[in-house]
Amino acid sequence: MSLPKIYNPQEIEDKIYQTWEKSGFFRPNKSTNKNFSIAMPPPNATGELHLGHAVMLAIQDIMVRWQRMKGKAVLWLPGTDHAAIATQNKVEKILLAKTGQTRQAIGRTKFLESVNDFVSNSQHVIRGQVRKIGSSCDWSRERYTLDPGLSTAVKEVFVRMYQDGLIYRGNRIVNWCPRCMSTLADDEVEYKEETAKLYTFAYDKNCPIKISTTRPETKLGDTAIAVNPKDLRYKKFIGQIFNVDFLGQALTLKVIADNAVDIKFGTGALGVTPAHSLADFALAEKHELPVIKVIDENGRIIKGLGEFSELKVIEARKKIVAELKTKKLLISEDQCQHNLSICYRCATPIEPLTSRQWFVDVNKKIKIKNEKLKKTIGKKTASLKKLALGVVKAGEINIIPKRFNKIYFQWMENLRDWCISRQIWFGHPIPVYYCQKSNCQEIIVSRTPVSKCPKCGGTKLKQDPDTLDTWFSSGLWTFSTLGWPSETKNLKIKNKNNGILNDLERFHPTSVMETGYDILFFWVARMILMTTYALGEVPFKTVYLHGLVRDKEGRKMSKSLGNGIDPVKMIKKYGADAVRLSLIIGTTPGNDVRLYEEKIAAYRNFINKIWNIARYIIENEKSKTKNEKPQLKIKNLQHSDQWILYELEKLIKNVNHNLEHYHFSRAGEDIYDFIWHKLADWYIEAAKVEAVPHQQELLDYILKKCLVMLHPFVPFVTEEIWGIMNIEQGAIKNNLLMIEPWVEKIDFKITRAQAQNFVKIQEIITAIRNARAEQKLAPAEIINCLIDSRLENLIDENRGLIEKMAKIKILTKSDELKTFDQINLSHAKIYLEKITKLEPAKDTAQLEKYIQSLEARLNNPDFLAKAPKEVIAKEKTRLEEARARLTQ
RNA sequence: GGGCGUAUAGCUCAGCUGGUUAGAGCGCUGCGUUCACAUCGCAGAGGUCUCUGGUUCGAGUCCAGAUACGCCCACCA
Repeated sequence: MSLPKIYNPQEIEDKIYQTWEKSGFFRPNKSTNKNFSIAMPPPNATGELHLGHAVMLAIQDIMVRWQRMKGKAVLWLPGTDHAAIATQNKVEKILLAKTGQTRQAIGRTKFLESVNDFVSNSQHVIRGQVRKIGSSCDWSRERYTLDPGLSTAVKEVFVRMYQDGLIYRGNRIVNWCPRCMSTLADDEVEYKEETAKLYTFAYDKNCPIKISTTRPETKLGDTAIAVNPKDLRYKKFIGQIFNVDFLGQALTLKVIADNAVDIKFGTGALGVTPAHSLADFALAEKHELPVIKVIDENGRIIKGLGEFSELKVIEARKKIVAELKTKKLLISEDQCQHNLSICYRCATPIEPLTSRQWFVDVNKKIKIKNEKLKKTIGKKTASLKKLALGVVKAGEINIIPKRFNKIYFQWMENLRDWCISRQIWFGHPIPVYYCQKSNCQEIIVSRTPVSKCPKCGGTKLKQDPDTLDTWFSSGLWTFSTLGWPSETKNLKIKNKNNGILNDLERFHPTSVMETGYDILFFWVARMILMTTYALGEVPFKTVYLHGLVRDKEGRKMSKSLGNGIDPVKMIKKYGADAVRLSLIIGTTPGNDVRLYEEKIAAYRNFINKIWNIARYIIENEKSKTKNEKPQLKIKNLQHSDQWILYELEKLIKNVNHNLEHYHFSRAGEDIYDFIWHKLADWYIEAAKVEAVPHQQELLDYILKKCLVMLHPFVPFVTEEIWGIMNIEQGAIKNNLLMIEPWVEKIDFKITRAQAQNFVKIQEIITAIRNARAEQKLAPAEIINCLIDSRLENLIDENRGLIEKMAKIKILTKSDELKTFDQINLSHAKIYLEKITKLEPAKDTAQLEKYIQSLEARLNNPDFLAKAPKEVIAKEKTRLEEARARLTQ
C-alpha cells in the first residue's frame, strides 16, 4: 500500500471517530484516583453549531485528550440545553410559517409535542457536529437539561430553597417582554441606543411642578414627584401632596426628596411611576409609595382608565401628547439619546411592570452546613451572594484570565433578587400547587405531584402554569448531570460494600469550566451560586474563558451580515484538524479571535506536512530490510541526531509547561515550529544525505513522540498515521494513539554542547545559501573553499552533508583547482570570503553592534552590582559566543 | 456615571514572573519541481513595539498621564 501524496481528511475522519467511539475509551473506565472532568457547556437545542461551539470543543478536547494520555480517568460529559425561550420562539416561528397558527391556537400539549420533536431533531444534528470536530466526550453519559434526572434535581433544589426561605413569591417589578409574554432576568435585557422624544409638561394647570419624560403614557400610574433635596426650586414642596387631574384621571402625588434625582436633567423633577420603571419601583419601596399598574402584559393600558383604556402603549402615548398639547400643558418636546431596553431573545422593547412572580432571594442569610465551606467563607451563615463571592475570593475557583475576577465580583455584589418564573410553556414546570378552594388557597411546594390539599383536604389543586428560567436548570449542570440527588442517597451503601465511588464523588467538583466570557454572568456565576448552595462545594476549580470568534474585520458573525463561517463547511473543506488549529493558535484567553478562511487553509497545509513527514518515514522503512535496522545506541549518534533529540527534549518540556498553564496556543505553536522548521526542514533533509543504519529507527522514534504530543491538537491525522505505522511495523494489536502514554521526557541525555555542532553546520549551510543567493550563481556551481578557521574540522567531517544541503562542491586546500575555469574562480573568490567568515558583511556589522552592547552592559558597575548572578553569567556566555562567531 | 480590555511587520496575532540582536502565520520579492510534500523548498525585504513622562543597571514588558478603538455594568425621569 502506498500512501497518497495529499492527506484527505474527508475519507478518514468519520472512520477514525467511529473507531474511537467503539473502543470505549471516551468513557472514564480507568480505575485510578486521578480524575479529570469537564462538563461540556450544553449547546442550545435550537439548531446548528457555530464557531463559538467549535472553539469550546477544540479547547476542551485538547485538555481532555491530554489528561487521558497522562493516565487519568477522564470524563467529558456532553449534553444539550433546552434553552426555554429561545427554543419556544423558534418553534413558534416555524409553526406560524408552516401552518399560520399560533401556539395558543394549537394548545399547550400539542405545542409542547412539536417542541419536543424539534428538539430531538436538533439534538441529532448537534451530536453529529460535535463528533465531526473530534470531541472525545462520553456519549453514554449524555444529558439534556429537561431529561428526568435533571428535572428531579431542579425540583429538589427548588423545594430546598423554598424551605430555606430563599425562594419567595412576590409582586414586584419585572422586565416583561410583551412578545414572548414572559418575564426576563435583569441580565437578559439588552440595550439599544436611540433618539427619543423627551416631553416636558405639567400634570394639570394647578400643579406647580413640571416634569420631563420619554414615556408619557406611564404617567397615568404616577404616585409621586421626586426632587433632589438640594434643589432650592422645589424645597418648599417636599412632603406636600398634590391631587391632580391628569387628562381626566385623578392622581395623588406626594412630593418626595431623593438624592437619586439629577437636578440638571429636564426640569429637575421626576414623575415617579413605581409600576413601570425599575428605578421608580426602588424609590417607591424606599418611600413607601403606592404602586399603580396601568399597563398590562399585552402592552396595553389597563381597563378603567377612561379614553385610554386598552390602547396600545404607542397609541396611548400619541393620544396623551396630543391632549397635553390641546390643553396647553405641554411645555417642550426635545430630542434625547437614551437606551431602549430590549429582549435579548427577540429584540422587542421591554415593558417594565409589576407582576406576581417567583424570586430567588440572594441576600437572605442561611446556615452553612458544609464544614469546609464554613471555613472557606469564615462564617456560619451567609447569603447566596456572599457564598458565591466568598469561594472565588478564597481562591477555591481560579478564573483565567484573572481580570474576570473583578468583573465577576462587581456583578455579584450588585446582584438583585433573581426572578425565576417565566410565562412560557417550554421548560421545567414550577413545582408549586395552589389549592383552588376559595377559603383555603394553600400554596404547596412539592417534589411530587399533589392531589390533595394538606390543609383543607380539598382535591381541586392547580399546578403553577409557569416554567422556570432556563438558567435555573443550567445552573445545576455540573452536578445534576452526575446523578445528583439520587446517587448521593446510595452513596453510603456503595461505599461500605465495595468501595465503589459514584460519578458525583469521582468527578465533582469538575476540574475545568471552559466557556466564552459572554456567559460569565448568565451561566458561570449562576452555577457557582447554585452549586455552593446545593452541594456546599464549588462546581469547578478553574474557569477558562475563551474569546468570541469574529470575522476578519473584527465584526461579530451574524446571519444578517452574512459574514458567518460555518464550521461544518470548513471541516468538510479543510478537515477538522485544520479547523481546530485555526481556532487555537494565535489566541489568548478572554480575547476575541478573528477567523478567516486563509488561516484555516494555512493549518491545512501543516496537516499535510505532518502527513508527508510520516509518509516519508513509513515509505523509507519499507525499503529497508530487517537486518539493516540495528539497535539504536547513544554513542552512534551523529551531530544532527544529537541536535534533533536535544530540540525534542526542549519541546517536550515547553509543551508540558504550556499545557499545564493553559497556554494552548503557545504549546501548539511550539510543536508546529519543531515539526516543520526543525524536523522537516533540517533533520529529515540531513537524514536523506547521511544514510546511517540507525537513522530509520531514530526517525521512527521522533515521529512517534511528535504524534503523541500532536494528538490532543490534531487527533484525526495523528491517529491515522499511528494506525498505518502499527500495521507497517507488524503490530498484532492496533493500539490507539488516543490512549498512548503522554510524553514526559525522552530516553536520551544530550547536552547543549553536543547539540551545538549541528547548529554550527546549519549556520555554515545558511551562510553558503545566502552567499549564493546574493551572487545569483547557478545551483550546480563548484566552489572551492579554503578553510583555515576553527570550523575546518567540522566542515571536513561533514563535507558530504554540507555539499548536498547547500548544493555546492567544497574543495579544500589540498584539493586541486583544476576543475575551475577563470569565471567561476572569480565568483568563487567573493564567495570564499563570505563563507569563511560565516556571516555576510551586513550580519557582521550587526554582530559587532551586539557585542558592543553586551560589553557596555558588562562593563557597567551598576549592572554587575545589582543584576542577579544568573543574568550576569548568561550575558558573559553570550558575549563569548558572539566574539567567537565574529572571529570564525 | 463606574469598570475593563486592546494598541507590536502590509494584514491577523504571539511575546509567561522586566534580562539574547523583538517573533510566527498569511501576504510580498527573487530563485528553485525526477529524488516525502507546489497544500512544497531556499533566500530576502518589511518594526522609532501609539505618544509623553517616570521607576530601574536594564522597559515591548512595571507605574502615571494622554490619544484612538472596543467591551461590560449602571443610569436613562
